Amino acid sequence: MTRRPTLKHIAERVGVTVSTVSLALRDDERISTAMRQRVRAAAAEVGYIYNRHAAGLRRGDSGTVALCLNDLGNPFFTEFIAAMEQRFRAEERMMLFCHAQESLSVQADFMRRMAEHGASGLILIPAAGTTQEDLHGAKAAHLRHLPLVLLSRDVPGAEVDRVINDDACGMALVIEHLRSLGHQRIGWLGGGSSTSTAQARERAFRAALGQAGHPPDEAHMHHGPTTLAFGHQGFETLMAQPGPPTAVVCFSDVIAFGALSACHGLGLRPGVDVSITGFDDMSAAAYTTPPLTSVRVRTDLMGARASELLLSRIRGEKGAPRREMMAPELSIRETTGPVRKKARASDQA
Amino acid sequence: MTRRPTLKHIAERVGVTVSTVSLALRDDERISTAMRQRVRAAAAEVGYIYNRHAAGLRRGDSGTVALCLNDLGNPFFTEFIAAMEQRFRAEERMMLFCHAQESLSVQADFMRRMAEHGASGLILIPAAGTTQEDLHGAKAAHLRHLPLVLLSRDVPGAEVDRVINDDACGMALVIEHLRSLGHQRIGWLGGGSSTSTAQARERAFRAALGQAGHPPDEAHMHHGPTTLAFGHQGFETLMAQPGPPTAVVCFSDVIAFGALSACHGLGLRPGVDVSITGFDDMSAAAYTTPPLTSVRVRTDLMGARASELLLSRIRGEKGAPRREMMAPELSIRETTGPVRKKARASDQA
DNA sequence: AAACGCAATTCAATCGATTGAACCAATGCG
DNA sequence: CGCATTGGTTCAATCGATTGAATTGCGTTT
Repeated sequence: MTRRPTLKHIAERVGVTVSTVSLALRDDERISTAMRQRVRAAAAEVGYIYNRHAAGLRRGDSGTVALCLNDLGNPFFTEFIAAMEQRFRAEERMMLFCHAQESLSVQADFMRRMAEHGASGLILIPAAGTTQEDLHGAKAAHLRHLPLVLLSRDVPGAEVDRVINDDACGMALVIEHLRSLGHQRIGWLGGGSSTSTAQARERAFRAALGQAGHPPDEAHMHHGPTTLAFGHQGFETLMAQPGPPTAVVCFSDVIAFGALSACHGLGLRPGVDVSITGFDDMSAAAYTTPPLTSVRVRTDLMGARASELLLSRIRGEKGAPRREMMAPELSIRETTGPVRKKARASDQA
Repeated sequence: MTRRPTLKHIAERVGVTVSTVSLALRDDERISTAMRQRVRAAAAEVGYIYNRHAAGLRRGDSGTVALCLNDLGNPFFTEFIAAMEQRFRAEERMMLFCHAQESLSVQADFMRRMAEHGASGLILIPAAGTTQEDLHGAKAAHLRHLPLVLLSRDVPGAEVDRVINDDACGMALVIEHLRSLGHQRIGWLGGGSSTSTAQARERAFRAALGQAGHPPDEAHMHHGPTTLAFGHQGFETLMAQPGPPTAVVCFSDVIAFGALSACHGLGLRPGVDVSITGFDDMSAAAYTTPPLTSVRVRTDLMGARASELLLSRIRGEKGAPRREMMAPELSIRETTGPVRKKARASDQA
């Protein structure tokens, strides 16, 4: 455990200068092949460890790309990662994550740190409550030097590139589907107002119902965190209302999973006695009992697009911030079905 | 977008030297309070960004801690993160992740990179197939300078600290439970041999069955990847056997979720017609239909312990590598029940 | 008034890799 | 043989922050 070896150690061993060693290790064609091999061998012998601080200081860029997200426990968000990683790996860039857990201060710390580090760019799924001040304000001066792309969630008024899902469109598909099945008393479950996603989906929900002439009953609107527990408890609460909804639209799949479990607990058959819809269509949605009708959000395409956008900015591309909306599709499975006029729960056995 | 400001810019603005600025920004008590404020103000004015490369070069340590894991899509692994993050945050250390996706080369790249970066320590959930060579071999010389703790999965023969679940114990609990319900034909689903976890659980499964005098029928052992899709398809395969098992032990919860969905698809009632068990007891296990009997792995305790262990090594604690086993518990829910002697599937409706 | 103590600030070396320019030798060409 | 070329290596400055030692200024003590 001596001090870690440096170029100098290699240089002494080989009998050349550090310049030669530096160039050799990076396969600069100015150095003869024979020398490159000798240097490599010596480097291996002494157990050389490249010092990124030194290199980064001299060169300025660390070549890494950062991703900040907020809910690693929700597989929906981790779905974004795969597509992006692949793309960045192809560019020899390492991707580093931060799990901010919806904490603005953790998020801010991370962004600052990445700037201090000379990261090449940053993809941000902003924490709930992120404002444009957080991105452009005086305390965010470091972001002026750091290409930034928002993913999945929007920050109103922010002047940055962003790739988001067209939630209004997705929600319209859901409502259209439910109405075609005859549903009129439609409940809402989940989503506070803290993320752009929650706001957009709820706004679209209200709009679509209003347009159809059956604005939602406020007693059937139940807000809460994106957790299985809330989905479960929230569904029970909704169904305990007098004149309960015949269909429940969940803000996200995670909530729908919780709702589904509660539904079975109440002895109701999803898709028969009550319809339930999710949103995100994460892979688990196809494996619930019964499989969940949900809105397919193209995390793969969105991740890929965000990567491209960031890379183009890193390459120095100028121009006004882009706002890309991805169109979702409806995955109709078995938790939705025609309205039943009859009573529930007690009509079997 | 000019060149980013440095201490020198601040120094010139305030009319002092960079030394003063450096000390002032770090609240060194050698600098007067008045000066500290002037420096801070100037730093804010010019939009100063701390240069970690420069600082790291001089100081040697970057203060970060790295975590490498392999399946972000499986919420089980993300459960480890919360406990650890909290602990490191308390020590003012930032934690950086890598998603290696079971790729040994990505994992190796990351570890090397973190070493090059002067990370203080590394927690590794080793990729399937990681050998002690990967940790101690010649190509891993950089790891000699980097405190390392293995989490969740073991690497046989490796001389490092590790915190793992007592899978043998957990599996024994499962078998004991199933046998007490009268099951004898017990099937196995999932887990190749590529991780220590898979090996340990399967070995314990075989041992426990053997001890009870009913060694497993090899036709009821079905191996495959830890995905919902495999769990689904694999369960169907198992049940299609002549004389199918009355209980299916799944390598992990994710597989059990898939199995559960297939089970319903076949018209079988989990916990009544067939028993199904998971392993990990991630939070979603309580919300399946019906709720899943599983082995509770204490990811919270394990994460916390791994953090402590790593921090103590970072502090310079010497001593032989520790091997800590965490005891699991059995969460009995509703997917397990007494054996049914009668036929299945067709005895309702 | 000289000497001393103390606080505040500055000096100057340092961390290790990078890179354009300079240098040197051997070869090619006229 | 002299001069230019080119391939291979070295020179030396540089990136920006850190820090132990040295210095400065100023009030206090004797």
